[in-house]
Amino acid sequence: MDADSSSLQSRGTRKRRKMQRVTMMDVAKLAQVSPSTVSLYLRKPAAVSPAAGKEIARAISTLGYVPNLVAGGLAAASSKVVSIIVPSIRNAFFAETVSTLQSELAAEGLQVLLGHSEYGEDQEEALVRTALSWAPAAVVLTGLSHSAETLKLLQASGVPVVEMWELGGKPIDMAVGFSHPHVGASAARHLLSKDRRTLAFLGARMQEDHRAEKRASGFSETACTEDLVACEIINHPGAATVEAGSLLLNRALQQLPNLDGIACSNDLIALGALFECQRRGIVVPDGIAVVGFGDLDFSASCIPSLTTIRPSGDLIGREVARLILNSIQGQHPEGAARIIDTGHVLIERRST
Amino acid sequence: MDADSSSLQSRGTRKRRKMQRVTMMDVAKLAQVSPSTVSLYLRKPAAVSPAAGKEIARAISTLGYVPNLVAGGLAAASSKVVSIIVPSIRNAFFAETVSTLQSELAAEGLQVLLGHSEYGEDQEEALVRTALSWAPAAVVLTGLSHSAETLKLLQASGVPVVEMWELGGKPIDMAVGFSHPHVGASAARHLLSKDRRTLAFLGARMQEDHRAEKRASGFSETACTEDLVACEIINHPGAATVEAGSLLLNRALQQLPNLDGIACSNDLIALGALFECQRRGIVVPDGIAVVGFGDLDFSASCIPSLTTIRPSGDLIGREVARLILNSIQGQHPEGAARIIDTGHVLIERRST
DNA sequence: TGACTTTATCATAGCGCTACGATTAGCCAT
DNA sequence: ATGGCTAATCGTAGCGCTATGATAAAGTCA
Repeated sequence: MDADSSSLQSRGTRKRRKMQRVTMMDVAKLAQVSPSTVSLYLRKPAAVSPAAGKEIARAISTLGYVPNLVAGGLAAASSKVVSIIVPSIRNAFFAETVSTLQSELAAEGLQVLLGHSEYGEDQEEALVRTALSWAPAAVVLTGLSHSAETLKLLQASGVPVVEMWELGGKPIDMAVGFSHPHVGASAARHLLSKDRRTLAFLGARMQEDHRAEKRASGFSETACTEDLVACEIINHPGAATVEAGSLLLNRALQQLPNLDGIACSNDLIALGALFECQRRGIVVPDGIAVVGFGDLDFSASCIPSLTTIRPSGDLIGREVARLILNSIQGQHPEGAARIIDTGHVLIERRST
Repeated sequence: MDADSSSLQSRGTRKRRKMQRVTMMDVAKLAQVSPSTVSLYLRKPAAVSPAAGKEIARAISTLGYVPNLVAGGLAAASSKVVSIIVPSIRNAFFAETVSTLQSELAAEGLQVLLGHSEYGEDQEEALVRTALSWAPAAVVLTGLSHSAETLKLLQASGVPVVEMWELGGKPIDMAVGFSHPHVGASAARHLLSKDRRTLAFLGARMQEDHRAEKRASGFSETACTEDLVACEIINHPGAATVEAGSLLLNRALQQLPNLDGIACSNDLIALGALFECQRRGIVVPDGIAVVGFGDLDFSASCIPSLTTIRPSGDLIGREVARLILNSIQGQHPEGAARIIDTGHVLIERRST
């Protein structure tokens, strides 16, 4: 029999590898209070006496205690994590929203668990599944189209859900965004007001990006007035890049040699179109007027400066954060308050 | 006394709100095996008999069981989470790396916990602190400069750490990146080889962005050859944007009217400079040659196409993922294998 | 003064899972 | 048969914390 190795333990029962992490217990011992008081202090400092609080704070700092949120999450049956799922984080739109959201949530002690679905519903479903494994405080999704299974999972979980960047359908729980058809309509109206009658909508990846596709259909519906000469929707199967913009403009000109106005589903595409016009010697806006979408970094500074529609990814991020924070604090919004329209603004510049 | 409310409980002892979540126990019961077998099946399916495995799989799907990673993380003393801290996710460089990293890690069942420090060491420290609260499988930081406390925290935690996007100092644990002074040097050599002798380096936010600052100093050191006429480093305190590029070029021309070559700390700045040249009627590269950094989306398509240095955020992401995966599988790299130089490539286009 | 609040603190039962060691079944060599 | 192996399965003690109700101490009021 093992003579001394088990002397500390009453019997030779198996023992787990004891982490040598500083625990709340250690803090409690040093501060001469019970663990519950430490826990209470950490969650609502006002509820413990100033004397005890000071003692605990000292103990925490001398021991370098870092609370274990995993244990806390398990005990509280909900973790301080918000899971955000976007199609792509490389996309400047979503990068902006995620960035804002992260800042706002971090200020309230919430972490962001990030996933990107690459515009695939199956991928999204897998991400939602793992997200729920973390018992998150909330889940943020992009858009209103999700697989049936995703809906089921989320509904069953009872976790607050915010769908962002799209409005116009029935959200699972809450939604923050704007109407994409309306964006397309605004672009069309603007071009029509500039007396353009041979129009094209240049989009990328519209087989997967339903929101871009909705902007396109909103565009063509509104463009169809009596004296319209032509209106084409042209799609690039790959990602929305500057290069795609050049290609798309070329294709548009093949189909419509008299093209005089284009709307793009993304400012990157618009920039590519602008470059292609420059290469071909087409003057913007005299020859072709260009409307973009996104109001990205460069849109105000390019030549000519780009007329574009700003969706305000920033504002969306802030509103999503607000809804989440309210939900967590037990003030889950009801009825119409669960849907927030952040609208869009057309910013007229030199390209139209 | 409460007559019937406690009838189900043996005595009036306090009871916790029982989550009605489907647990591993439920699966075990339905599959007629013990919980340990279910756990084993989930972690290494090969270790249980095919018959039992099939039974368990069926139970999981009929119950819609979703494992609770929080509980798992607590029991295993390490969660399936990798914490990534970047200065800014709006920055296309980091967006690319994070995106790749997320994909690679997700493939191995790891989640990404994201934070951004806004180039602040204190913010970074706070993020590291929360990150460690999750007992992450690994922590990824940007750059090699961190607060003393951050270092202490990380060292004490024993968690694998990867520092990315910079090389040239002593990493905490592992590092993937490249030398920023070398990037600056490459740009300088390239401009010198094009017979440019009045040079400027245009950078943004260099008081905080140490890596940009290192590119600048690498540039000016290498540029200082005998027949150099002048070399200025010009900084814009705000973010690296296209507009900043225009402003910076103007300031450069004020200081050096005969300017004939510029290197920019970011392609966005280079694009702004390009636009400003166009506005002023300066022909690129005849009047001024322009070198960028980043090889962003638009760099190949703008007019003229931009000579730039590609750091490959993609490759960095992949290598970081590889190091992390190895570490987790117990093959923590040793010695030189802990530092990976992803290098940089100068891509010559029409702007030089 | 004693009954009743209020406030501060405490003791402890889980949260759902993994890891450890124990146990059992199945198989072969003696 | 018996013993010695492996392979498959099981039982259960924690992981570190929070929530719950209990308890003790300090006020409050009739």
